[in-house]
Amino acid sequence: MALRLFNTLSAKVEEFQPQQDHLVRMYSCGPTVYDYGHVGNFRTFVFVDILRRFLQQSGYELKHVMNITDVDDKIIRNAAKQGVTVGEYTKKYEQAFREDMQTLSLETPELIVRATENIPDMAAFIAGLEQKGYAYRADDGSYYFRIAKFPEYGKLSKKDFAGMEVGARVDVDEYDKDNARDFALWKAPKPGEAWWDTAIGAGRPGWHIECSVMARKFLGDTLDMHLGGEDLIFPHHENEIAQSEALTGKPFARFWVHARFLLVEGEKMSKSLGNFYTLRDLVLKGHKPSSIRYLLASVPYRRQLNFTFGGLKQAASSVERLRNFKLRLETGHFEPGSNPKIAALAQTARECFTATLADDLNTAEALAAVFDMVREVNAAADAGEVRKNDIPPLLAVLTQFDQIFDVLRDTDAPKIERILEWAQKEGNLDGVSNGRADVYGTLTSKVSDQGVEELIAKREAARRARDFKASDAIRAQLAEAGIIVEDTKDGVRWKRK
RNA sequence: GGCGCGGUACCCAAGUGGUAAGGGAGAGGUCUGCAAAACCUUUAUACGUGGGUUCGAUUCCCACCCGCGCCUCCA
Repeated sequence: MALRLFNTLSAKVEEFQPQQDHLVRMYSCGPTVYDYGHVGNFRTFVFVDILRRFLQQSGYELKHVMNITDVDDKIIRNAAKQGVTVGEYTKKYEQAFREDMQTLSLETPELIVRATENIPDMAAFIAGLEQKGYAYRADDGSYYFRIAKFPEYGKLSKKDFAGMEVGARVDVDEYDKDNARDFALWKAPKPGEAWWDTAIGAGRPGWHIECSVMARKFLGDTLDMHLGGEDLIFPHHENEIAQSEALTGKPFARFWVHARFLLVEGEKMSKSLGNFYTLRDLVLKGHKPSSIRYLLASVPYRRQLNFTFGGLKQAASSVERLRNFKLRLETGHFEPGSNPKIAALAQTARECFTATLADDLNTAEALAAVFDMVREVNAAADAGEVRKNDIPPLLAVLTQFDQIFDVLRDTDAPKIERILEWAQKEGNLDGVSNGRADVYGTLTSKVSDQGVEELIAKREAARRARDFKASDAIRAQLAEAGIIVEDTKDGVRWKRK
């Protein structure tokens, strides 16, 4: 089924087809590594991840490039404040970002590229623009893009700059720009700032040039899709289009897809409102990475997602329900044979799941398709209508689901542990809420699977002897270690909290 | 001010010109030694407010109210 996506450029939902058979060349704007990533950042990255995974599930091969912006005003300022070089400063946050990607089970793009490692290419790109008259050099050695020469400027963000008069609104400190809207391609060095010596002179790149240059270098003149958060539409992506199309004369990207901003507790996330959370903050408050990923993925990317702590708890319950269902299929006892009714349920779920995702990545409806199956199969299993041969197709649906959502495999514990270690090292445990105790409880238990099995065997013996006092004591002991014991009609099963 | 998006039950959140998915939570029940898990039943005379179009609107149009985004580097 063909994927339909909302293309910001056309402002319509369009059917996506790559230029070349089954290869998708995509570029997504990665982080500026000046601090730890926050939930808002990750809403966008989770969207990109879901899209990546669905494309792959649909049979496409990906060549996905993501940039790391490792030089900009904020980085230069913060590095200077700490008295370290830009490289030293960004290394730490790039590493942190990569760890955060793992925490959220985000797939690694085929290529991650750093701005600072492609400076000569940027200089050459700017020189090319200057040659064609799209760029000019200011007195101080900075380069600007001449917007007046690119009539299509504004086509992505739907802004009309036609009435803008050249020089009309130039600020006094921007005297060397021809037009106030002209944006910097290259910034001349300032005292104490990082700079590079290049063919077009000394300085550092402007914000937009890195993406135009690296996208072209690694993916070619025309991308299949270019992704990012909605705030990047203007000016970032608009400027990328101007730079790239001015130079190559070809469309820069066929699809522009943007994720909507989220709200936190119903309000815009901001430090002043006190609702600003990094991924690490949330984990330290006792929320599992799988809950966070689920919540971020469960609302379609073009909807304003209201990220709340209540929602996080709900997400945890939803994930738990799915994991329980999987456990039931894997550990339950079913009579031999097969039931066509169950096969039909699996088939319907499979088809709906794909169809809803293909419809502009409607993750909410895709989840509904899976939950419909869960409910109906659970009911059928209770009625003894599920047979052994029905299990593989049902598990196949869950596999298909998890290829996209990736929350069924329980990998939370080691991730939480890593963040706790980091927090202890950084002395960041102050202000961590009660959730911490739970997290610690789970992690410090460290009971081996074998140890659990032994205790459960002991408990079973006690239960058979109808010594419920003893068996309940063992269950409580396990619970303290973060192990949940469940007595099903098919026998005992256990899981880690 | 300009442009754009949204307001659906206790919470999160789909969707449709013909009378409302899914998840969570709550209540009652089944199962269980007890729990847990699971299942069943139940919880929106109605989709921000007021008009209009229509045989019929939550779904289309207009106005208003509220929230959100972009309009100089915030995903």
